[in-house]
Amino acid sequence: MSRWEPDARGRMIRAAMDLFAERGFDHTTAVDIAERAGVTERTFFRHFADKREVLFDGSQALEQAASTAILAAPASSGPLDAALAGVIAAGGLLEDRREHAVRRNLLVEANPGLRERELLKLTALVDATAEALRTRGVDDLIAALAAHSAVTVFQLAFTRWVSEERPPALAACIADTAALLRAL
Amino acid sequence: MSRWEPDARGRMIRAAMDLFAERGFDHTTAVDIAERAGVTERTFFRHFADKREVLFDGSQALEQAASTAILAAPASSGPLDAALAGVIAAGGLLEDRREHAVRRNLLVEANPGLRERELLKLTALVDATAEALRTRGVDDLIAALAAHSAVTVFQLAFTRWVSEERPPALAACIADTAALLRAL
DNA sequence: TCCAACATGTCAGTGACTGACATCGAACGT
DNA sequence: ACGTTCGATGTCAGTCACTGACATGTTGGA
Repeated sequence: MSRWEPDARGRMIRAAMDLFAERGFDHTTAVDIAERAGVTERTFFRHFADKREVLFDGSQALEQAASTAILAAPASSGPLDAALAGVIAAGGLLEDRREHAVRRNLLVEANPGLRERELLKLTALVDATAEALRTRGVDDLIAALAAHSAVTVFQLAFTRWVSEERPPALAACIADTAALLRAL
Repeated sequence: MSRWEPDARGRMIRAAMDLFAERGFDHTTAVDIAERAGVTERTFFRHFADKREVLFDGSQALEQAASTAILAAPASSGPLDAALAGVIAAGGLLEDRREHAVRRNLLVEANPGLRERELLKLTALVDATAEALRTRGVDDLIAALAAHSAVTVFQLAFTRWVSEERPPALAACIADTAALLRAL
């Protein structure tokens, strides 16, 4: 318990996922996670605001990817197209890690508290998307509507992507779902 | 402390809203709420699953209203129209209690945890809406998309309704927002 | 070599929430 | 009137998430 192990954070995340899978989220204490990761409970809470956060480490990156993609979208794109480009870019970060996404999704779906936290993260993605649209000069309300729509598409496409046995690429799922939305 | 006071639940809700307004959610303990309501902490947690729930008592009624309205919508209505009829009906429950809605909204917006819980309630509204649409024979994915869209409209319209000084009726706000959505 | 920043450990404390058990008043049948 | 049963509540002890304050050890320069 002394040298600076370089990946304490990563170890905690893995320890948490393993323990949640073994005993379930509720029957895993923060101390359990910390111990398996070789750190103290206090250290755990220095890295993660609360026990749930350990499962949502990459969410910030999704927002970042969406934001930059939206700002980089051609000026000719309308709000919805730009927003969709954003969530497609976000999806790109998951594209080659489906196994991990599936496992993680099982854990989240199994616990109401984790689902609640996931909604918060999706809302953060909505906010980042809307903010990027506004930067492009889109009206506030339109930006909010487009952002919500795009993230909804992302959400439904993601659910299909992790549920089917041999699904198409996430980007394709998003495109399919987006097409349905436009037909509403 | 003995007779069966008929409205212990209502007293706790009011006590909680008052205390949250006075000291803020974080600086109000469950014991504080219980004491002001004249009950025990244990009784508080028998009525509400957790401290946050005390602010979301009517949410079930919204889902119920939306569901019945959707099932009662004319058969000629498309999925989106039916879903919108649902959230308009849900909004009808709030129409004549704007003051209360505004106060409550201030409390919720002031606390991340409460916002998180609100997202869960909105998702419950989405689920109820989608379920009602499916009962009408709407395809699963279409139902989900329409439900998400309608609740998004509800959400944005509600925000405007509680933010403006002398806003139109909530139903009108919803109609306005819905028009913008269709124009996307 | 000394210092400063940083990641961590230690410890004590608050408060949310739960399970088990006791009580008490009201409704009900006799 | 009386005993019973049931539902709402009180009591108590306990677990666990999370926090603040302080001490320690390690690292990378000035």
